[in-house]
Amino acid sequence: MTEELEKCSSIEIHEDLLKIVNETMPEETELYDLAELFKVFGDSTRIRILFVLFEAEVCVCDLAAALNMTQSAISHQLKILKQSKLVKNRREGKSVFYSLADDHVRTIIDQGREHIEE
Amino acid sequence: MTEELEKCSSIEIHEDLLKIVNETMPEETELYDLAELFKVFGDSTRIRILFVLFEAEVCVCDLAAALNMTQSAISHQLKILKQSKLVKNRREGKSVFYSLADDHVRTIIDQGREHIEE
DNA sequence: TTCTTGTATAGGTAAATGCGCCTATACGAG
DNA sequence: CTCGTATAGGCGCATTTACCTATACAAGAA
Repeated sequence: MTEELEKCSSIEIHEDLLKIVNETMPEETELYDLAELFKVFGDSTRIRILFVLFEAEVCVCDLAAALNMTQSAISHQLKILKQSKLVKNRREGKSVFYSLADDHVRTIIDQGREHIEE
Repeated sequence: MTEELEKCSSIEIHEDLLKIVNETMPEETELYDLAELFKVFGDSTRIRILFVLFEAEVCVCDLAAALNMTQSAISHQLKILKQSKLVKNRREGKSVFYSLADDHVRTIIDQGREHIEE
């Protein structure tokens, strides 16, 4: 009676797995948000920006100079970093200064560095 | 005499920043590898796969069933996860079983979850 | 006000990416 | 050997993304 469908894997393991997965898997929205967050770390330009912000609070044009890129490109990436709440900013006269929003950023990048060093 | 070039930022801050950045910024290859690693986390399918592997060592077809996706799609993502050394595999008869390669994966994902929960 | 500087944004383009379809390979059963 | 199943990989399509140029906006100076 259960012989016509099962191909890969035993039935019990299969059902147990599905049960556990359904219990522990986060909501669809959280998975999506998680992926979106890590996507932000998945660009070397943004990582370079974060490394600069590890050291100091800096304005957009200094970031552009430090990374030798156009102001437009930097501004674009800062917008993405801010949307993910990884950085915050503050206006001072004509300039806008950016800094790290919290310390999760350091931890995540440090863990990443540990991993790639095997 | 210094009026024709300087626009944004004071000269001293600018030069100090460049010096610090050059000292602390990782090598180009490490930045690239870091970005590549986080790109792997930047897809909800791969994150779902990792969440399943948090619970058990499973074969490809069970992963496909658990996530309700084609075997081809799962296999493709497993290849990417393996290239980044986030998962390892083992053959048992016709099936190939995948499991987590190490515990950096959990830490990184946990930190990500903490961050998005503000 | 007008001019200048710092920053943000819009539009376009080239490159990267996820996935399904299809096929090739590996393994076990008979 | 042949046949069925499990997995991997090539290919194409649709979507996304990072960057550039050009322009708009914001804030201080004249």
